[in-house]
This record gives sequence, structure tokens and C-alpha cells, in this order.
Amino acid sequence: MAETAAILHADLDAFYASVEQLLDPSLRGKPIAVGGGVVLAASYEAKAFGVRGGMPGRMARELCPQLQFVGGHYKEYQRLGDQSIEVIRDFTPLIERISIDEAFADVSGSIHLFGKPSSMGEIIRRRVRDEVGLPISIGVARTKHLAKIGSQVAKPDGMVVVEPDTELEFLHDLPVGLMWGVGPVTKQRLAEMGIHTIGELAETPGRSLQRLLGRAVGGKLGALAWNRDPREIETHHRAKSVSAQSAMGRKPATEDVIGPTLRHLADRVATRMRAKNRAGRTVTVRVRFTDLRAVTRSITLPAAISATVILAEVAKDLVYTALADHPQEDEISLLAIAVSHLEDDAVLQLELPFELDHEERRPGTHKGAARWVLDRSVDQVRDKFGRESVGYGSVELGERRSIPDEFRELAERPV
DNA sequence: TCTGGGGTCCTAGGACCC
DNA sequence: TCTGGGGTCCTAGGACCC
Repeated sequence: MAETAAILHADLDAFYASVEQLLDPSLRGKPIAVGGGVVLAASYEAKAFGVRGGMPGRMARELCPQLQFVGGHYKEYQRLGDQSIEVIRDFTPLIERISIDEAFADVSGSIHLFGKPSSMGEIIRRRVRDEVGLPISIGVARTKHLAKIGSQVAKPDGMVVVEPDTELEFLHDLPVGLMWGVGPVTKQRLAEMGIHTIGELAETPGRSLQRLLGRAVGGKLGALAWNRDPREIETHHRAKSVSAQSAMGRKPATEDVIGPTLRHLADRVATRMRAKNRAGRTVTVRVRFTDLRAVTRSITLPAAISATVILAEVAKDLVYTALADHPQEDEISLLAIAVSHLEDDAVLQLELPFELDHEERRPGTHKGAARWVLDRSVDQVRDKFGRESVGYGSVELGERRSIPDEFRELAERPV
């Protein structure tokens, strides 16, 4: 861990909304939201009305009647996000990309070249503003946790430097909700104990925290409140799961809904796995009912799979298992497929189809390999002619989904 | 106000093995 | 035969993050 404050956390402000305002100058200074059914990002002008990310579009409109919904420049989001992070790379290769609009960087080894970390932060901010055209906030501190909180405090369009000798002073007056790992539930539980600030959290005995929040969460929060953050910059991590989901409002739990949706989801997941030469052993499905309660069912197979048709079949069995356990539910609002237990996939892997209803699990290697080879050729056609050139579930679904596939891909991390 | 999509990590019980 | 204990894997659910 750095002795000096040399960890940067850089976070683009209201990212999607800022990109839209950059692309269309007539939107600048106006309350806008990216999204539709749900607000994916709100401009600062919209935030002034109380509009927040994750909020239902209808509620946002009530809060701000003149709110303008825009969006759709998905390729630009990716390009401008990448371009911004690349600016940081001019100062250090030790970068941990958290998401499309956010990254940590360790610049301790670059001080002799570029001067103080705070100077680097200011240059990065200016260059992102001048060369990309976007506002970015930066926190500079000795640890990731402090740097991250620093950038949150610095928003919008600012920089906060936490010097090593003022860390606890900085930390202890802040609300617990700013801490990494404190969400709505934990915040509420802490409030019930009269804990509202990080300082109050630090004064609470570790035993009490662990009793209230569990061993892991309680222990972690106690350590962070006392400013012990052992995390280091991780320049590359591999994904541990691949998933896709589809919200559908309110649909009957019938085969004509479930079949095409699962084929489409399996296609998305399996295509991404194959593109990264990975395959997975554990398949998990999630079924959400109309009251938003959700159940999951999973199975761990004896061998990893990445063929679309096989994944769709396994997922379908799991979904019907879940539905059989909830016979009173005849409508669903979401289906999801996730594959975990990922392994590196030999180029010519053997796929094993399984009969889930039988004890016996027969390897049918010829059939499995044939499916995998077929999938590979579909992948190649799509690479040349576009994803829509070959449809699995998307054509059958026959309706516009609220979120285009291009946008979904943005959330993807390096696999 | 009941709302998207892609992820990570933790807990707890049960099965199974040594 | 009964008893004890530890480790690992699997499954389901939940909190959290961006």
C-alpha cells in the first residue's frame, strides 16, 4: 500500500447524460435523462429536481415535467469512456477499470516523472475535459476506499485530495452510506442502532457490528471505518460468471413466452462465452414473479458447456422446476440465465448433452461437438454480417425490447 | 414508485468423505 | 456400535455495486 496519497479514483460525471449533452449542444444546461422505463442516467440539471439513476421513468417525469428523455448513442458511450480512461494510462499502467465510466489508478511510481498525484489529477481532469469533452471527478488518497469516497465528495466536476494525516478527520464526519458495501439494507440496520456517520461506526465494538451485520460485512465495515483497507489495484481480473436477463412486465408463464425468451438469453450468454473461449459448469436461472419476488434454481454439470442449444435446454428444465415449486404463480415478470464455474475452453471442446430427468448422464460427444461447431459457424457469420443476420430467440420474440442489445453489452467486463 | 441489466461476494444447510 | 470433528461441494437466497 502506498505511503503517500497516490491512489486515484476517477469517475465521469452523470456519464451517459453528459455524452448526450456533448453530442447535442441544444441539450446542454437542460434536465435530461437517458433511458425510458427506467432512468439509466440523469443530467445534473435533472438531479436538481430529485431525478436519480434507477428511478422509474414515470416517477422522474412527475418530479420534473420538462424532463427530456434522450439516448441511444451506445457506441459513443463505449468510445468516449475508453478514451477518457486512456488519458490516465499516459500516467501509469496500473489501472483498474471498474466500469465503463470509472477506474482506479496507482500513480506512486510516476511521481518522479510527473510530480505530485494531485497535479496529475488536475492534468487528467483538464485533458479529459479538453480532449474528450466530458467532466470527470477525481479522488486522491492513500487507499482505494478513501480515493473512491473522495471522488464522490468531489462531484460534480471536482477533485478531493485526502492527505495521509487527515484521513480519519475526513472520514469520520461522513455518512455511512458513502462507504463501499453499505446499501439500503445495511444503512437501515445501522440507523436502528443510532449509527449514521462513519465515525459513529468506528466507535461501535466490532462484536456488535458482526452480530448485527454478519461476520464478513461487519468485519469489513469495521476495518474500513478504522481506515484499514488492504485492497490493491488489480489490473486484470477475469469474470467468474456470464449472465443475461430479460424483464417482461407481466407475461403468462407459458411455453410460448418461456421458450423463445430462454433461447434468446442462452444465445446471448453462450455467444459471449465462446467469444472469450470459456465454458461453464453451473447453470443458474432466475424467475421473477409479478410481485417482484424472485427464485433461483441451479445445477452443476459434470462438464462445462458453451453451446447455445444445450444451455437453453438446461435452463428450460430449471425454469420449469422453479415453476413447479410455485404452482399458484401463473405470471412472470423476468427470466435470467447465468453460467458460472467458468473454465478455459479448449478450442475443440466436447459438449455433453444431459438428460436431467435421469440419474444416468450419458456423454453424447458427437452430438455435442456438432452443436458447438454449428454455433461457432453462426458466430462467424454474425461477426461478418451482424448479430441480426442469424436469429435465435430474437426473431421469435418479435417485439422491441426496452433496452437494445448494444446497450446491454456495455455492462460487460473483461471476461 | 414497484424498476434495467450485468456482475461480485456472503451465508447457511445438507450431502459426502476422511 | 456409537461418537466426534473437519473439509469440500452444491444449492438457494440475499445484499451490494456500477
